[in-house]
Formats: sequence, structure tokens, C-alpha cells
Amino acid sequence: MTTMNRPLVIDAHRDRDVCVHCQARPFSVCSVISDADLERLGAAAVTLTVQAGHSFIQEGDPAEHFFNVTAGTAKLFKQLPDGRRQVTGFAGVGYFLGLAVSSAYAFSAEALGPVLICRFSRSKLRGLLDDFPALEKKLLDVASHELVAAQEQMLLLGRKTARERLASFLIARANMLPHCAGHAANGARERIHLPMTRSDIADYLGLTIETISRTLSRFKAEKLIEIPSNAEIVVLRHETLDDIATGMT
Amino acid sequence: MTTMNRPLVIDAHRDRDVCVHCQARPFSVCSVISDADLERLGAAAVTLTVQAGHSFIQEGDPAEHFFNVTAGTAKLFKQLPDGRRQVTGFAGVGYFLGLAVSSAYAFSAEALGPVLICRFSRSKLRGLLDDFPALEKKLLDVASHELVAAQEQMLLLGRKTARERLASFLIARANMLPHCAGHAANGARERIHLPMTRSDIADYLGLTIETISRTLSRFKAEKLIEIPSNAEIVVLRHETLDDIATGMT
DNA sequence: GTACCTCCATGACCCAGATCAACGCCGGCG
DNA sequence: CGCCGGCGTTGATCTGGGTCATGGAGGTAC
Repeated sequence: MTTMNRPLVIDAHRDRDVCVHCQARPFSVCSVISDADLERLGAAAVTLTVQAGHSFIQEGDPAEHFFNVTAGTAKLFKQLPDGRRQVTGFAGVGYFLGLAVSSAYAFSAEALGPVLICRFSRSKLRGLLDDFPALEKKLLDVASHELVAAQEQMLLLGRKTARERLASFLIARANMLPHCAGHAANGARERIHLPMTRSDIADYLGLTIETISRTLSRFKAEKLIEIPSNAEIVVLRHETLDDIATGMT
Repeated sequence: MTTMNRPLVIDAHRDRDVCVHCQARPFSVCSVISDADLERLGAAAVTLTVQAGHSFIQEGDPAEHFFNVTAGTAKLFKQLPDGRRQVTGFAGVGYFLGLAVSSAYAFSAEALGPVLICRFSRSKLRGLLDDFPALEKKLLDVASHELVAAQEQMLLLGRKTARERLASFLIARANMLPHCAGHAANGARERIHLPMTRSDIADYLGLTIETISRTLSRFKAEKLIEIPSNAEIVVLRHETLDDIATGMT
């Protein structure tokens, strides 16, 4: 994993019709573009496939492109010179990447599994923004929500205990389920999929893998969750976890 | 301080000409509005004065307004039910507040000293955005920079030591000096003004006041800084502090 | 099969920073 | 003036989570 993170991209190509068939459109900024204008959008996009463990954005590199994730999940992270890592977020389907830009990328992005992205050059996006003011509004909207999420994460990193951080993480993951295909009814058990490793979770929550492991084991012992596999967690007591997450316990 | 943070606002009024005389314009989003359009802007704004220690935004309240700080500094923070606090930022002259919005404010804002703000209603701002596309672009720009700053802060809160956090804070404060009036030349000693208390700094850096105090004392003992008064710090060795901030020491 | 590798879990121990406590320095006010 | 209440500093002690070490459960290559 650590030895293979030079950029590797396969299958880059243009296709005027990509946007028409795009599975991610309803979840992405592109949802504000009308069907009639889709071809204009598709003409500006390049479709890429990134393999698991490879990165397609390097912190500090000149920021020439914007990205939209159309399949898979990527982790976004910053690093200190000695290797300490902070994962700032996980970019799933529909996530727009590159907003946080001022000539150089502020973070790296690495595919957790096979990831499909569509890429726009800075100049092409500029043109699109001028032509579609709704797109600009949407981006501002997205950025605002990102900011709210970032502030919440600052509260987590600055003031929450390990237990509270894990609970917050699980609750957030459980709440984003509706986005994805068929998710269980309200009272039912929620099955969370975790495409990232314990190490990624640790770097996201400002903890270590050992603490992640221990805390999850404790939640299991307390019958708050089940862990059918390393990549899957079933939330048994959503309310209790929520109370822990908000520091009420 | 903790007993007087109900909203207190004095001297609220409208004035079509406020923007023309506004000292903060060059530093704020309003800089993209031409002189000719200033009256239109001023007509939408209400000018307020907030006294030290009083808050003008309450986390969770319905988000009806946007704000622009025109004088003074405010702290922005989130709180857990048990009172733990995370300061997410300090809003100085020119800072645009309220972006991070989805019907309810995501944070509270409290004046550190007397603060002057100009306030726009959500609907009025919407109108301005439609009329001045440049304003929308500017807001997106501001939001992007906020996001970059937020990610940097996540790295700090999640992965840096107390020493590194303080050094990062001092460097950031020193680097924002050029904004303000006459600041010393490059090699010269930099004098930083700290309008916030040690407690605010602690809540910003995810530490305690004791750790702030001890670490500053240590920096002083190491001749990296001088502390002429509680609200003032002179940076003697910018480079060294910068190395500490980025984890190179 | 077995050799190897990555990820995860768990126990033993340690330490950076939190907590608890005492005190000094102002500035405001009766 | 003298008292009081915030704020800041410093020391002593404690502890949550980090560090170090071990082992086990898959996965995959040969």
C-alpha cells in the first residue's frame, strides 16, 4: 500500500455521452445541468479509472484539474514531513474534488478500491461556470456544506474522547446510508459498509489503529454493534451511539 | 464572560452610504462591487455594534442573516452539551460569516472586543448574488480558502503536538499581519497582537490554558519569542517556529 | 500444501498533556 | 485605599490514549 501510491491511471478517455449515462449525476453537482446541456458537460470531461491504493491528487502539486467521483471511494489526506497523516474526508460517489484550491492542491487523494472519476481542467470548468450560473450556485452550496462538516470534525478532533469519536463516525456512516441503494427501515438494524482500513479510520479520527480496535471491541462487548466482517458493522443501538457521539454519556 | 453572552446589540441602523466609507471593503467580499454599485449594497446592509463578550450568532438558531465584520474580532465556536468548546476560527476585519449555513447556524460567534458588523438578510443577499455574479464567484473563492484552512486545522488538531500547535498558531498570526496596518520588514521582529484570551487559544488548538501557558513560557525561555504583555507576542525566530510548526523539529 | 504478507486484536507499559491546586498580577469599584 | 474577581503562571500528580510487542485470521503465490 505504501509502496504503490504513485499515480496510476488506466483507461482515460473522452466521451460526449458519458454524462447521459452517469450513475452519479443525481448525487453530484452535475444534477443542476439540464439534460439538454449534458453534451456540453460531457465534452469538457475526461473519464478515468484509478486502481486501489493509487493516488490521483498529490498534496502540493499544481492544481490543474477538478474531479468528480462517479464510482468507488477515495480518501483525502494531508501529511506532515515525518509521515504523520490526517485523513480530512472520504470522497464517495458524487463527491466534487478540487474546490479547496489556490494553485496547489491542499491534500492528496487515494483510491480505496477501484475508483471512477471524471476530470475537468481548471479552464474548462471556468467556462462551464460562466455558461451555467446554476453550477456556480451549486458549488457554493457544496462548499458551504463541506465547511459545516469540517467544523464538526474540528469539534471532534479537538474536544471529543476516543469513544465519542468512534461513535460519531459510526453514526455519520449510518446516516449517509440513505444515499446508497436500498437501506433498511428506521427501527431496523443498520448495516454499515467500511471501504477503508482501521488505519484510515484512525487517521481520520486523530487516533491510532489500536485505539480504534479496542474501542470497537468494547462497543461490541456492550452490544451496541456487531462486527460480521472487518469491512462491515451492524449498528444495534443507534440511539445509544448517538448519545455517546454527542457527549451525553 | 460566561454570564453575559446573550445577544446584545447596540446602535443598529441603515445607511445607504456605509459602504462608501467602509474601512473593511478592501479586505472583504465587497471589494468586487464597483463604486457605482455601492449604494445598492449599502441599502441591503444593516450596521451593528456588538459589545465585548456578547454573541451575535447562536449555534442552532435559524440562519436568517449573513454578516461581514468591519471592525474588531469575533471568535467562532461550537459546543458540546457538557460545555466543552471548540473554537473553529477567529473572524477579523473583512471576514464573511454565515456561509456555513443550512437553515441553522453551525456555530456561535462572540465578540472579543467591541465589534462592528454589517448584516444582510438571507433574501437580500440572494438578490445581490443574482445581480452581481462577481459576488458569487468571490464567495466561492472565500469558501474554498476557508476549506483549505479548515483542512489545515484538522491536521493540527488530529496529529500535531502541543508545541507544534502553538508554533503553527503564532506563525499563522504573524503571517496575517501584512493585512493590517504597517508591519515590520521581513527580517525584523514581528509583533503579534492577540485579541483573544489564553482560554480561547486553548479551545482553538484543542488544548488547555495550562498547556498554552507552559508552552509559551518554554518558547520564551528558548528565546523564540518575547511576551511584552498578555495580548502581545514578539516573534524573534520566525524560521525556527516555522520548522516546529511543520513538525521538522 | 506452506510460505509470506497485510490487516486486525489484545496485552503490558509509558508519556504528553489533562487535572488539581496554589499563587501572583492587574483593573475596577466601594 | 483595600477588597474582589478575572486572567495567567507554575508545580505536583494523574490518566487516556499512544507505543511496543505478540499472535491470529485471511489472502494469494508458488
